[in-house]
Amino acid sequence: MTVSRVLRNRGDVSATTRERVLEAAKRLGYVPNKIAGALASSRVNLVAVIIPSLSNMVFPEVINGISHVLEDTELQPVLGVTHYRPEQEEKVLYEMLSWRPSGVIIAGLERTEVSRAMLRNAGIPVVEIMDVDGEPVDAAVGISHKRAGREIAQAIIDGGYRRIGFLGTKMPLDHRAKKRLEGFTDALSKAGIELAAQEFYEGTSGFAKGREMTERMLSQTPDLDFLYYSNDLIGAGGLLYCLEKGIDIPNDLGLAGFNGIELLEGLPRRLATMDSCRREIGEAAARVIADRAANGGGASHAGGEQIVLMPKLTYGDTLRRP
Amino acid sequence: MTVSRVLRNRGDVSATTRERVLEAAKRLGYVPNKIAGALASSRVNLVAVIIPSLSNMVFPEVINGISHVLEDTELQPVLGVTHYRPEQEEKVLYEMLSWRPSGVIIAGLERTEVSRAMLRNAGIPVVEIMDVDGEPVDAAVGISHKRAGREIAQAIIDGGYRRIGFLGTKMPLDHRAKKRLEGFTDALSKAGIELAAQEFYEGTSGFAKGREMTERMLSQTPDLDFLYYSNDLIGAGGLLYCLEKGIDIPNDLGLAGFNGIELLEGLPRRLATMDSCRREIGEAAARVIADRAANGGGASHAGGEQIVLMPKLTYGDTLRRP
DNA sequence: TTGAAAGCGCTAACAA
DNA sequence: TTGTTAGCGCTTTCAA
Repeated sequence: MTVSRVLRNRGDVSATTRERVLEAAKRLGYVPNKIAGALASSRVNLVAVIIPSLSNMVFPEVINGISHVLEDTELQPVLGVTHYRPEQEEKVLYEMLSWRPSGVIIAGLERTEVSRAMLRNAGIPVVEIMDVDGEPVDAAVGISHKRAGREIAQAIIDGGYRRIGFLGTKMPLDHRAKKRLEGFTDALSKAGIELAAQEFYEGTSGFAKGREMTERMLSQTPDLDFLYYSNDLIGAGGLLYCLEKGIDIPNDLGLAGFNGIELLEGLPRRLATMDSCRREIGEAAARVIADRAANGGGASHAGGEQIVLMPKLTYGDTLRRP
Repeated sequence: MTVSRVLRNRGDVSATTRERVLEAAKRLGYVPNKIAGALASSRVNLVAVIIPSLSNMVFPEVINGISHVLEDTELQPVLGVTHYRPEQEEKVLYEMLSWRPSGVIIAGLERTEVSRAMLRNAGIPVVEIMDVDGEPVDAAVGISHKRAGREIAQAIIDGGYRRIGFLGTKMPLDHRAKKRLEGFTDALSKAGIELAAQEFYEGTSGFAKGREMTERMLSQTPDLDFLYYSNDLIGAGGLLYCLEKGIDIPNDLGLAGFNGIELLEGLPRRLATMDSCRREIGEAAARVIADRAANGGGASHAGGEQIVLMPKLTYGDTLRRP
C-alpha cells in the first residue's frame, strides 16, 4: 500500500500523505519488518563477513576497511566467526546463507567441499580475502603469502644472515602462516640455506609467548643469527627479550615479524615486518561486493576478478640492509 | 509439509521418509530460506551484538565470550559496529531490529532517546554491557567504572603517591573512560589531593602515543610521582619510555593502566592495571539472552537483572604496595 | 496519486 | 505418520 511507498522513498506519493504516514510511523515507534520485505522482494541488504578470529589484530582492521566502504552504500556487514574450525565455518556459512545476503566476504581460500559448494550455489558475489595463492570460488582480494615469505627470506639473505630460525604458530589450519613459511624456506633453499631451527606454539600470541620461545630457541641453538617470527606480537616479545639480554641487534642477531601491527610502533626498536594490507583488503573486497550489488548483483559468471596487493617490507631497526 | 518437519528435526516422521528427504536436500544443495521461516514462525535465531569499535583489544574479547556461550545454543551472534557515533548506533540498531532478532547485546548505557525507545519497544531481551553506572533499559552486565576509578585512586594513595597525573583519550563519547576518571578524581579529592596534570589525546591508542604523552607530561610537570593512564596500551608506551629514561619505577614514579590486556604480559615490567572482565561480561550477557530465549524470550517486565562484576587490581611492578 | 490483490517460502494447526 | 491449508508482513503489479 501507500505506506510502503513512503517508507521506501519511492516517488509518486503526495507530500501530505507522506507527512501523515511519517508522523504515524514515528508516533507508533514503527520499525519495518525486513523479514517480510526481504521475502517479498528477495532483496537483502546484508553482506556476510566470515573470519576465523578476532583475537589477533589482523581481522579487526579488515572489518574496519569493509565497514568504511559499506557505510556509503545501503549494505550492512554482518559478522560471523569460525575460530579457524572448518566445521564451524560450514555452520556459520549455512546460517548466513540461509538469510540470503547480497554477498559474502570470507577469509582464506581453503575450505571444505561442502562450504565451497554452498558458496558456488548461493548465486551471490563471493570474495575470498587475505590470500591469493589458490583457486577462488569467485573473486579474491589479498596478498600472496608465499611471495611474502620469499621476499622476507631474500631480504634476510641479502642482509648477510645465514643461520636462520623460525618461530610460529602450530595451528595447522592457519594456511596463510603455512604458506609464508613455505615461501620462506623455498627462497632459503634456493640460496642453499636450510632453516637452522624451528619452534611452534599453540594458544594466543603475546609478548610472553615470544619471549619464552626465543629463550628456548637461543639456548638450544645459540649460533643463530636471525629469527623470523610468524607474527609481530611474538616477534615483539622476542625483541624485548633480546634487548634485555644485551644482544646486539641487528648485528649479532636480526629479527623480523609479519603483519605491520601499528600499535607496536613505540617499542624500544622498530621490528622489521611486512605489512599485510589488512585495511586495503577489506576496502577492496567491500567495493567488489558493492559494485556487483549495484549492477544486478549475482555471482560472476566470467570468473571473479582477482585483486593482488603488494605487501611492503619495513626494515625497522632489526634487519640489516644489504 | 513433511520436508519442513525433517529439516527441523521435529518428530513424527518415519525413518525412511526422513532419509529420502535428507538425501534429496543434499543432492539439490538445498539451503532453507530462513527469511520465509522466520516470517512464518516469528522466530529468529539471531542475537544482535552492537559495539563501538574493534580496534582496541577490549571488544573482541567480549565477543569471544558471547560466541563461546551461544555456540551451545541455536542462537547466532551478529555484529554491528558504531564507531562510537550515536547516529551510527541508531542506524545499526534500526537495521538489526528490523530483522527481529531474539535479543540485543549492546555496549554502554548512554544512548539517544531514539535508540532507547527502539530498544524498549522491541519486545525482546536487551542486555547493556560493560557498564553499570546508570539506568539500563532492561538488563545490564558489567563493572562500575566509577568504582574502578576510585579503587585505583585509593591504591595509588595507599602506595604513598601524591603528585598524580592522568593521561587519557579525549573522545567525549567514551563514557566509560570518563566515569573512571570521575571516580578517580573523586577519590583523590576525598583524600585532599588534586590531579596535578592531565593530558588528552585523539586517535588510536598505541605505544607511540603513550610515549609522546608521557614525555610531554613529564617535561611540563617534572615533579609528578604517579601517572594513571586510561588504558593499558598507552600505559605500556609510557612504561617503555620511563624505563629508557632510567626512571626508578615504582619508587620515583608509579604507573597504572586499565583493562588487563593479556598480550602485554611479557613487557620488561608488568604494568599495574585493573582487569575489565571483558570475557566474563560477554559470557554473562549471552547467558541472559539464552536463558530468556529458552523461556519464551520476551523483554523482561520485572526490570532486567543487573550483573555487577568486580574488576581485580593487579599491582604488577609499577605500583608500590601499601 | 492511491488502492487492491497476489504471492514470496516457509510454519502451525488441523485433517486425513 | 503424512497431507492440506491459511497466513506471516511486506513488495509488486495492475486497476481505479
